[in-house]
Parts: sequence; structure tokens; C-alpha cells
Amino acid sequence: MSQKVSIKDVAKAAGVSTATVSNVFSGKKPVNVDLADKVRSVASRLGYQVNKAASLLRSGKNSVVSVLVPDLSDPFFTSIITEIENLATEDGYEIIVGNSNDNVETEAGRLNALLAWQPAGLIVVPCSDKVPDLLRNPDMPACVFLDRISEFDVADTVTIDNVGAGAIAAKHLTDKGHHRVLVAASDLDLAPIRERAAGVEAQMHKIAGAVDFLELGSDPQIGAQTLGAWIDIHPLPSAIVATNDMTTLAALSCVADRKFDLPGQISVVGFDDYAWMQARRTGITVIKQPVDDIATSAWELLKERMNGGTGPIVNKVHDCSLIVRDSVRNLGSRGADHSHQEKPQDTIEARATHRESGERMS
Amino acid sequence: MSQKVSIKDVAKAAGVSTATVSNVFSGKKPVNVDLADKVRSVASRLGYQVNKAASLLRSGKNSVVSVLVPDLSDPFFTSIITEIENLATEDGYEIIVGNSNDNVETEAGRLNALLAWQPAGLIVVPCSDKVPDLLRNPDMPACVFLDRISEFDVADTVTIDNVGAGAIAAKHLTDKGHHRVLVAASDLDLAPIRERAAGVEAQMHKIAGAVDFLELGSDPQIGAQTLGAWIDIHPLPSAIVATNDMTTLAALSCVADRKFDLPGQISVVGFDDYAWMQARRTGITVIKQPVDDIATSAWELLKERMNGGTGPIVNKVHDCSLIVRDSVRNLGSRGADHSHQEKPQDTIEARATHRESGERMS
DNA sequence: GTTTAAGTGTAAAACGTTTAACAGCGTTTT
DNA sequence: AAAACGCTGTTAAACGTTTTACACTTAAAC
Repeated sequence: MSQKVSIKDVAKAAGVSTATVSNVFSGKKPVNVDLADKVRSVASRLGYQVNKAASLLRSGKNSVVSVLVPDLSDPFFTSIITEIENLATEDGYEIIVGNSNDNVETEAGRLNALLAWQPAGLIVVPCSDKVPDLLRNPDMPACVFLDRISEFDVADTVTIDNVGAGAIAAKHLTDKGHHRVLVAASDLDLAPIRERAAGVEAQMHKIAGAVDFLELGSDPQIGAQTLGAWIDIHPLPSAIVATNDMTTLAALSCVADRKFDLPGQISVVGFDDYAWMQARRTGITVIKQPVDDIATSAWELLKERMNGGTGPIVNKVHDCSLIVRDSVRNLGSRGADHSHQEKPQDTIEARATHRESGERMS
Repeated sequence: MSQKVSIKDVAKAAGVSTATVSNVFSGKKPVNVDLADKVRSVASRLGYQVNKAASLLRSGKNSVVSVLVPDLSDPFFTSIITEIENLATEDGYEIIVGNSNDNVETEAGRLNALLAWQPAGLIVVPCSDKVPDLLRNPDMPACVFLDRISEFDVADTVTIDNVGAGAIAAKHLTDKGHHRVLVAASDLDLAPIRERAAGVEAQMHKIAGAVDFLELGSDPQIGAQTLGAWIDIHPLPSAIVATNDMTTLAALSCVADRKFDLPGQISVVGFDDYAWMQARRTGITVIKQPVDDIATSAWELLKERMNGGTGPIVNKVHDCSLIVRDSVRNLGSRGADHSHQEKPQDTIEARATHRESGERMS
């Protein structure tokens, strides 16, 4: 009986028209308050629930927003989804999630499935760093791209200052006297990863240090092995900089497997900040992405578009911060900071410039 | 134009009726293969996509399944969701997620919102351990309850042998000579947590050991403080057993904060297994829930119900396993195993009985 | 040679909303 | 006193599918 009761039943039982019932629930047109109360009470007595499918069909207005990410097992993406779900719920939206599995074809397939619902909006982290072809279509729902994206003229984007993030990590290392670092990248074909690596490289160049790059993929297990194999045949760098959460895990796994003393034998700067990074004897010094800010920006931008906003495309760029813990050894050969003992945990805001829109540094 | 093309447009362009187009895409009734090909080619040329809302409205058959969990920031729940999304996608379903925020009222609200879509099925982890009232209604969609549930006669459930899990953890500790352990529980009002704790307690009783219980909540940060405060005024137990992932994090945070040597000064048995647990010098010995199996069972059960399965309610119970790493010290005072050095990592299958359905141990 | 059946297609009626268009009726404006 | 307006309500037509009932053709069965 619960699913069978329609707006007509309520209308009949309350002695009004279906239009009135509709208006009571949608608020599109005012209804006399007493009458509205009566309708509501009748409705709840009958267990009436508006049928979203019918509502969507007629009005074309949807309350679901689709989120598509390349890897649902990556905590970075799930943490973004979590935050977006929070915000969306507050605004009366539902979230439907898709996983492209880092595969362009799967991505297209999922996109098609999601689009069949005519979602009010789309938040997507492309699995390549390019806009999926389907979404180049001019009459798509509101859409904002996150994180992995290197095209900024198709739709709103929210990203981080990747070059800056890499630079901060490297600066911290060079300040501590490190001259030779290894960048543990996931996949250098991805623009953000490439930029983070470039940020490190630029800083190392400044001090005439050495920097190597290694691709570890997105599986920490395999990444740890790859890294181990590399280490076997190369001189040990004094520090490793990870370019995302998965490579951080890979680096730490490798360090653990080989029983390296951290930071005695090798230092590590991780990427992304999770609870487990400080729930250990040697807390991990990390570059922290402002996950909540990213999600909030994405939601705000999307909301604006969903409400018909038709302004120029905005490219929101967030800054990362360095969280200093204990995984970087002070080699003390350079800079002014070997004179004092740093506090065990400290946040140094990035100095990277904050760009709201328009052109990016090349 | 993309969203505007309907089945009628395709029908007209292909010179057939809408019914035929519908049959081509739904496969409900056979269509001559040549004609079907023509329809398909016309459809893709026009960029036709079936409108799920209209389809759902008319047929009543939905391809979305709703998943509702108490905390989207809990990796355990997100890992389950991830796996369910995989399975669902393979079977042509979409997943819409909800977060009840550990609050019964929010749960009811989210449930209502999700139900308005008339999902084909529902997978829910209740925030209390009881079936939400809304779902007691006889004519609800197919539903299976996961993890936090203590009612087994309303719908299919999939849980783990919580008592067994606790017992395995405790047995490992007592075998290593531990006599006094602390159970770091999240919330003892939750049946599964209570049972895990009871499993530990039972085992400790067997050896006439001591066991304390402490509730830490679901925030690792706060939990760590609570635990620290407790430790300040109680003699240090030789080991801590966590009852879920969040309390594992809390315990490890606390140990790290206080610079306790792990496992020198204190041992820890964690709950749930994630990559970071072994990406550290001292790998964490944990009770591992078979997340993939849980998700798979849930999906299989749900699929059966969605396909009209009307058999008796089944209560699937999975066993946990112990993964031995380095976070438990061998106190060597008991049992036969202090004679040999254990391997660094080893999996010991639980001996807890495996129950497919029917009655549970009280 | 008539009936049955199988295979394939169509017309038209739903499904449960939202939303024009319109109408009644007090109140204000002219 | 007529006209205009605001407020509140209704009627009926969409929205894009699926599905029932039916129609036509051809082949097989009697």
C-alpha cells in the first residue's frame, strides 16, 4: 500500500485537486495554510511519498547529482565524495557515484549510464586528465571537473597548485639539507602528477641538487616493489617525495619492508593527510591537500551552474600546505633552520599564489 | 539536442513505432535483427539515450540500488561501498549513496529521500543496530542489512562472527602470554561491538586474565585522548584490542603520542586491515574482516531478492581472520609457542563456525 | 482447406507528476 | 459601478517510456 498511494489518492482523500497537493509539497505556488496542513496530514496518514521518477519526468528538474571518479578505493577520492555528499544532502540533493576504474572506455560507459538519469549536475575526476568526449557536448548538465584535469576552457574546474605543492615539499627538504631526492610519482602522464614532479624538480635545480623520477602506478603493493627494485640498483636518495596518497603508501611500504630507519636512513614527504599518518611513532611529514575546500568549491560552483548561473568559466585553484612531522631528517648542511629544534607538528602555509580564474602558469 | 531526442524521434526517423524502438533497447520482445540494427544506428546517429525517469515511471523497474551507511568517512564503509559499486555496475545497476551520520533521525530522512526513487534494492548499515522503522513496512524494496544489525528476522543480513573475532584476537594475546588487556571499543551499545568485546572477555576468562572495556567513540582523535586519559589513571595493560578501524587508529594515535614502544611497552591488535597497517616499521597485527566477501554476499542476496526471490530470510555470517604482524609482544609465559619465532606475517583462519542461516548463538 | 501457432509489428493507454491556462471571488483602484 | 488585481484553487495537457491488446503474415498442423 505504501508505494501504491499516489498524488491522486491524497487529493481525493483531502478533497482537493492534485495540483494543490503538488503545490503543497513542491511549494511552487502558495496554498492556504490550513488546507496545506490538512493535505500534509492526510498524506502522512496514507504514507504518501512523492514519486521522484514522475516528478523528474514532468519537470525535468532532478535532485540527483552524479559523481564520477577514477578509483573508488583511493581514499582521496572517497574523502572528496564524502564531503560532497554532506554538502549535497544539506541542499536537498542525492549523490549517485560512479567508478571509471581509470579506464577511458569504462568512463564513457559509466557516464552514459549516469547521464540517462538526467542528473542536475555532474562532478567528475576524469581518468585521463582530459575532458571525456561525451561532456564536450554543449547541452550537457552542469558540470565541474576536479583534480585530474588539464583543460580549463570547457567547464568549471577545481584543482590545486600542483607545481606549488611540489615546490613546498622540495623546499622543506632542501632547507633540511637534502640534495638528492627521488620523486615517487604514480603516473607522469597525468598533468597534476607531472606538475607536482616539476615543482620538486624546479626547487632541486635551484640548489643544484639531484632529482630522479620513478613511476609507481596506483597500487601501493606493486608500487612498493617497483620502488624497491629501483633502490636496489641506484644509490639511495636522502629523501623520497610522494606525489599522491597511493605513492605515499608505496614509499612507506617499501621503507618498512626493507627495515630502513625513517628518517635516519631515508626521509619521506608524503602527499595527502590521513589520520594514520600521525598514528605512528614517526609521524609522516606531508603535503596536505585541502580536501574539504576542494569539495566545497566544487559544490558551490556546481550549485551556481545548476541554478542557471551562466557566467564565465571559473578555474578555482587551491593551495596545499606542508604539515611537518618527523619523517624528514635534518641533514643540517644548509639554510638557517638547523639552529633550532622545530616543533613536532607545524603547519606552514604555502606561498603559492592563489588564482581564482583565467590563465594558469604554463 | 542531445537531451531532447526521444523515442518518438527515433521511431519516426527509423520508420517504426515507438514500441519497436523500446523493444530494441529493452529486449523485452524480439525484433527482426535487420530492423533492430537499423533502429540502433538511427538512434546512435541522433544521440538517443533512454530516459530512465520515464522508463522507471512506466515500468516500475529501477536500476538503482541505494546504499546507506552511518559514516562515509569510515574506511570500512567506503571499502564496502566500493566493492558493491563494482558488483552492481557489472550487473547494470547504479549506486546511490546516503550517509546517516550515526543519527537515527538523519537516517530516517535519508531513507525517505532514497525511497522516493523507488530503488530496486536497499543495502543498509543501520546506525543503531536495529532495523529502521521505515523498513519494517511489508512492501518495501528488496533490502539487506549489513554489519551493525541485531535483528535477524526482518530481512536478509550479512554480518561477521563478532564473538569469534574477539576470541581470535584474545587467543592470540593469551597465547603470547598476555594476562591483562584493554578492549578499545567504539560504542558498546552496538551489538557487534559488544559481541567482539564479549569474545575477548570470554577468552580472558578462560585463562583467568583481566580485561577492561573503554568506549572511545568513532572519532580517532577524540578516542586517542580518551584512551590517554584512561591510561593516566590505570595500570598499563599489556595489550589493547581494538574493536574496529576507528578505535585501532585511536589506539595507535595514543601509543604514538605517548611515545610508547610498540610492542615493547604495549601490544596492539587492530581491527580491519588496510594498506597503511603494514606500511610501517611495526606492522599491526589485526583481525581482518573479509570486506570483499561481505560485499559479495550482500550483493548476491540482494540480487536474489530483486529478482523476485521469496525464500526464507537468510542470515549470512562471515568469519574473520587474524593477520599476524609485529605489534604483539611475545611475553612467553604461557602456551607452546614461545619456543619458536613466528613468521613476520601469517594468516590464521578463524575456527569460528560458519553459519549460513537460521538461528544465531545467543 | 481450414485451424493453430509462431513471429513480428503497431496503436493507444497507462505510469504519477508538474504546469499552463483558466476561474471564482473578495478587495482595491479608477 | 466597472475594471483591475491578488489570492487561491481546478482542469487538463503534457513529460518519455513500457505494455496490453490487437493485427498481420507466414508456416505448420490437422
